[in-house]
Amino acid sequence: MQKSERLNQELIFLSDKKRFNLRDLMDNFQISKRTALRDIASLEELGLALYAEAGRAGGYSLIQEDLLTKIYFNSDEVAAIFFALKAMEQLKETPFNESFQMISQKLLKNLAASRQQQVLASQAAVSFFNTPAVHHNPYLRLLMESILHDSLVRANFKGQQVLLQPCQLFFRDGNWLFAAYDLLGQAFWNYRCDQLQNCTEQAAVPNKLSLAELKQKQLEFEHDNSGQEFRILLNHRGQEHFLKNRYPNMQLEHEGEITYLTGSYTPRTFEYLIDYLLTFGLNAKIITPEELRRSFKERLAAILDQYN
Amino acid sequence: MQKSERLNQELIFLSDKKRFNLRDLMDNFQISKRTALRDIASLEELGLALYAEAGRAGGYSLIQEDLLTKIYFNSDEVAAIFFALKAMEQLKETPFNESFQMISQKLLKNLAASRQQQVLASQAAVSFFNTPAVHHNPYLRLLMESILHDSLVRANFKGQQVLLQPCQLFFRDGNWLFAAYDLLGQAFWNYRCDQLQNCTEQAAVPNKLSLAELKQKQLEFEHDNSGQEFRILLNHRGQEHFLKNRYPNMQLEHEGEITYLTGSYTPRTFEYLIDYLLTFGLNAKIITPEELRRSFKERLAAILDQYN
DNA sequence: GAAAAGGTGACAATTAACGGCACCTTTTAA
DNA sequence: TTAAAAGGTGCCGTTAATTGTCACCTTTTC
Repeated sequence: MQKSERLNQELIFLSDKKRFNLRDLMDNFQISKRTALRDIASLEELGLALYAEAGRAGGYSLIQEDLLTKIYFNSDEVAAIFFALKAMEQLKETPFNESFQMISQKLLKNLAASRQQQVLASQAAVSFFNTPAVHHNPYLRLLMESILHDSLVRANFKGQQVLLQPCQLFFRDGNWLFAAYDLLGQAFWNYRCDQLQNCTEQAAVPNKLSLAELKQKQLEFEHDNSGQEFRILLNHRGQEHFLKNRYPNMQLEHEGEITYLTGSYTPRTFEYLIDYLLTFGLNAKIITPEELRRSFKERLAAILDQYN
Repeated sequence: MQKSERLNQELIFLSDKKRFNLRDLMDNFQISKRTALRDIASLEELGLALYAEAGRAGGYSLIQEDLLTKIYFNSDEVAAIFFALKAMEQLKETPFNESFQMISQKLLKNLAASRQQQVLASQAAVSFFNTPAVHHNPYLRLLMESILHDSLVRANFKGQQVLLQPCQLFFRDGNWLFAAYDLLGQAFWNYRCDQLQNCTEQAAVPNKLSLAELKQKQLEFEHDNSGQEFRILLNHRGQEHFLKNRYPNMQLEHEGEITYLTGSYTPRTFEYLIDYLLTFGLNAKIITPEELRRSFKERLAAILDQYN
């Protein structure tokens, strides 16, 4: 077997192993120790990340379990990937901060020179003036891993000690948020990631919720009608505005030609709601409740008051 | 270069071409005709589908014009790609509408079963409540290609016939926009993609701008101070709001502890500016000009008036 | 029918690949 | 403390793959 083919076979051979040593290669491929070592060097040059340990209990381990197969992308798909990666780079802060540039580089290296030009050209042609996260979010990765491991995080949130069981991470309006149940405060809530401090992952505790219970809490939270219901009249542009700047726990309700925005608020979300309604300008009119109408009018008056 | 590496390079080199001949390989890789033929045989053995034509106008053609890439991604990078692809799917409408799902599928198929689980889990954990484009944008692809080909598009824009030379496509506030110079109206502007009708690509015309001229026009447009300058006082939350909802052609100016938002507007952008300022709520106060102050106050009064 | 493209076979020259060996470093178990 | 077991390096002769050249073939097109 020639070297190039053997290397491919070795990749497959190794892909399902976490650990191996020279003997494995020597026996499986009928090669000398010297060649096995040379092959390992070649594989590393191909990008395989290996960690070697010397000593009696030594051996090799795959640092990353890698994606090893060939993938066929047509030119449209290549363009699409680069488009996506560029969009992600604009976002600046994601759980995968460092990865996007590396991916772009690896992919770009594997393109023909002329196609590289195409990619760079289309990167220049399209751009995202999107909402980059303003605050620093050092815990995005930790939070995501906590969700995946179904573990807990202990942190300070607005000065309060919380023990959170997070279940979803999401991006909205330039902020990273996560939905979590607080085992200390016994409440489900959406937390802003940038308002966490001293965040650490923590092993499970006895009173941790099961996944089903957690989803149940989230459902209760999202369909919480214990708050005050509201009803807001939208014109056509108002509907459009809502669709472009959608908030959870609000729905459009159509009654013939007329459209209402409905939902409910709690004291905790009251201020947010007023800020949000301001962005509708003339395209929304609060119908009920009176409390919301009054506060909204007061807010408008306060803004006007700045100029008197 | 060794054969095995050369074959990989040749794959990359050929992936871009629909047709090629032996000369191309010989020249590009500095090999003899005999070796080029042997390489082609090797590539076919690797699975590349080629069709050969003898005779004076002969050559080779790729039967499947796919890009053959073999890339090693670590688990972080795989997760990052899926993250990016999911974000793009949320966006619903991009120049690459159909591609993202296909890419996800192809990649997913190439992962070990255990890793597929991980990917699906992290897809469930993270999500983008982002601003999907509301309007249908059938011309995104055409516009992007027009930019890349440096060609023109003829279309109807708000009932007006325009002949546009577009130079950049971008996404902002749930809308796809593109920057273009109108050869009929002789003006540079940002156009909303969803407001185009009967859009067709068109070959160049004599009075088309050079790329440099186009960039110049864009620069003039962006730094257009012919409009009315404004000056708006921002508190801390106002600054944050600006950074999260940034508009082009506006800057923050710091004077000691005090921060102003400055820029300029034209009659065409006046209404947009007022809508935008509304979103600042109490966190912004217009200093100058008086015209803007008055109109803003009138807008507030009009909203208040809905309730009387 | 000549030119230009792809294609084959043979052979000598080159060079990459290989195994073997001596010897080094690190770790660990006796 | 020492020996064994693991990875690691340098050197060298042998072997086998790779390459270029050359002569000659087939097909297509001008």
